Amino acid sequence: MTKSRVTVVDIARAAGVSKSTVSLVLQASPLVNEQTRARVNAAIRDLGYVYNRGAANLRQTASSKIVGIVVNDLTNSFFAELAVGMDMVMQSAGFVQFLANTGESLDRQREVIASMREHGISGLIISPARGTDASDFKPLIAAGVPVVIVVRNIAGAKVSSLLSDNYAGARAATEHLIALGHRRIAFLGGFADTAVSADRIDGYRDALAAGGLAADAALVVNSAPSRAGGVAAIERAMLIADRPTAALCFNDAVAFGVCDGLRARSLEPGRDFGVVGFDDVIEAQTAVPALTTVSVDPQGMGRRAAQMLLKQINSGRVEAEAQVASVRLVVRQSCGTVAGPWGGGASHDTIANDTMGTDRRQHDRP
Amino acid sequence: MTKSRVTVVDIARAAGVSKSTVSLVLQASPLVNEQTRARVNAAIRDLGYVYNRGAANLRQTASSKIVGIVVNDLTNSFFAELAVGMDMVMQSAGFVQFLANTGESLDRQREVIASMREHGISGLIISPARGTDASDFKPLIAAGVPVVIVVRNIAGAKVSSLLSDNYAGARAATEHLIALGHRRIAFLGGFADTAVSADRIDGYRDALAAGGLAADAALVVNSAPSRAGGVAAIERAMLIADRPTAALCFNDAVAFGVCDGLRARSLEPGRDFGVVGFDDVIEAQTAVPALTTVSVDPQGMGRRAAQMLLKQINSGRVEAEAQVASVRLVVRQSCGTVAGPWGGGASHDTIANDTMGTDRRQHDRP
DNA sequence: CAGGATTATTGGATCGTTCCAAATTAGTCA
DNA sequence: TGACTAATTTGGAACGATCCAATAATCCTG
Repeated sequence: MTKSRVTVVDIARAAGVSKSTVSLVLQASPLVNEQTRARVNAAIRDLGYVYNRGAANLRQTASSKIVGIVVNDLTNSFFAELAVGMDMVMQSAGFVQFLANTGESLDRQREVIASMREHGISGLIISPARGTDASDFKPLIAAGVPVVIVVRNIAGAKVSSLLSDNYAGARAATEHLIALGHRRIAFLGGFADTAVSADRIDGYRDALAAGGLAADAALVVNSAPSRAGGVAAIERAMLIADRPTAALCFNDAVAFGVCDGLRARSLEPGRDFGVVGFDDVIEAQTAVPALTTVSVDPQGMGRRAAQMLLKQINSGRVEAEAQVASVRLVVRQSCGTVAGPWGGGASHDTIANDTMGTDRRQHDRP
Repeated sequence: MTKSRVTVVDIARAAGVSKSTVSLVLQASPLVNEQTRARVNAAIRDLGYVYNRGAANLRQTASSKIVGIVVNDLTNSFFAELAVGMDMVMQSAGFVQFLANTGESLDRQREVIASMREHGISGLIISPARGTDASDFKPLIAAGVPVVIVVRNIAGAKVSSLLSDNYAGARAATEHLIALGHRRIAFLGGFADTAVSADRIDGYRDALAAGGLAADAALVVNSAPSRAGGVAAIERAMLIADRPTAALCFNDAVAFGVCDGLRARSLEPGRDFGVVGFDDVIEAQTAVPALTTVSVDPQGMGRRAAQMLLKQINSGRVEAEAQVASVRLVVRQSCGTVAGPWGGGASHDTIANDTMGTDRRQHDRP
């Protein structure tokens, strides 16, 4: 039971130097003599000293080595992987991260951001909850705290952002389904009022138009962006008179739900119905049938967002920068085929795994 | 661009009081006059003051309102949900959490714990990486930082722990499979050198013995505790001469992988082969077939671990307490049936959903 | 060996908050 | 009014590390 903590002064006393010298050793300054350094380090070990960053951060020149990360739903693999990607680069950079889950609650989001600020974060990465307003970031900006918005765009926010190319991905996926011969293609899941959903639906609609197919509003079915939402969405979609034969899903979670719902109706995804996801979550590769999906590489996106933030923190300048991560369609076994003018007609998809990109609009990263 | 941050002194000046009074207002002390309080609060709002916890924490009486959470694999839904559960109660308690992923690396674990200590965490919840030694917690204990170990036990560690009743869960699941008429039951996935795995295998073996079945070492197949590992495990299991007709899987991720692997061989899980998982991850309910599994309620476990930690932090006493969370078998559609002396013989499981528990050894929580 | 240049070391003062003892003001009662 | 509470308010001295300016020790070099 050590009562009071060990401080630089204790170390100084033990090593027979001044606290200033100890401080220099702590910062690995080249100014200090090797023998002195050794003596100090020995004392540090012996006394079990732990550096107190809180004290160091008091001097306003210092940066806290803490960043905040705010996501809406950590139980969604997409965000979990995003967080893991960020964790990787943050850890290697010697930063430690506050992570908070908002569950789409604006109140929680406000609270955690306030709390993080009190703890002196030197940067924030956030996937904003639905309904977040650009003005919510004003105080952060005013305080000079760099912010990177990921995944969901907030119009008018004067901060950096890293979004995936939702339009291109949805368009490529839809074009792929059309090329396979599908004519009735649904868009399942997601909420229409989010920018992400809007972009994906735009891509989907434009692909239909380009393929000479009419857009049927009934084929766009909203639902929660979760597995359960997918089950619900496919159920409603199958009630339509002229049933779809394939669907582009809002995300992989929805796609898995759609597969579940299809099986519940004794339809085999990939054979009887084409299913394409969005995100390329880890399970997409191993699921049966392996999910054709638009690969967003959440972990890579997390890493990239972290790098963007670190760059701003280190440069000391808060310059908003908008990056769009390109996506690629990964063709696996779930897309289905329809016999027809173009269609191959084989009952199982034979296109090689993990082929082929589409799109490389900007900022391509190998 | 506010250059220097706003401090209590600025507030004091603006409100025409002393910094001490401002401090009292910040702590909602009843000592201060209502009008003064209002004036101070107005100044706080006007100047956009943010409380600096780092400074407050300097005084050694204060507690930092920060806890550390260390998990091995956030991409595993089990841990993601665990973290979400912890996040819930920590957020409500006004705490903010460092979250770090170790990916089973002992080095990373050491690093992040050290880093968290430097930032002054007032408690730590950890699901230790494989190979963690009890002595790794010595410094924390010496410093009086409460620690709660979750999920995986570390023999000899003098800290609190919250484990699930792996033995009872595995035993109940195995007994259920036996009752359905299965005679060749495999145990798939997980590494034999972990305590969790060992406990579950013990429960499995004892259930077999109690059911008069011989334990066949070949039926226990190790693999990574992941979806991919499950695919690999079932593949190896199907090579055994006298094939199993059902399997208890190390966790749900493995169970899903097993389902994938079965489908790849054109076997339908639940009908042609019984699959039981462990954890009861969210997807277990919605998957098709819905997964029969031992419900550990990861989110609930996270909440409970957080409560244990908070209790210790608030009481100021670091008293190790070992809790075992009871588990219950949730029977869904994946367990399969075998025609036989007991077996019902129906090709689809007909037992009601989400029934019934087994076991209530201790600390039962409704 | 004086004087200058290096190389090492070191007292404070400082960061933003809390807390204690002491001071100020207001209120009560004889 | 003066003494005596009770209610408010307030200077400083911490807390633990950093950093600047200044000092001390060492090494050259003519």
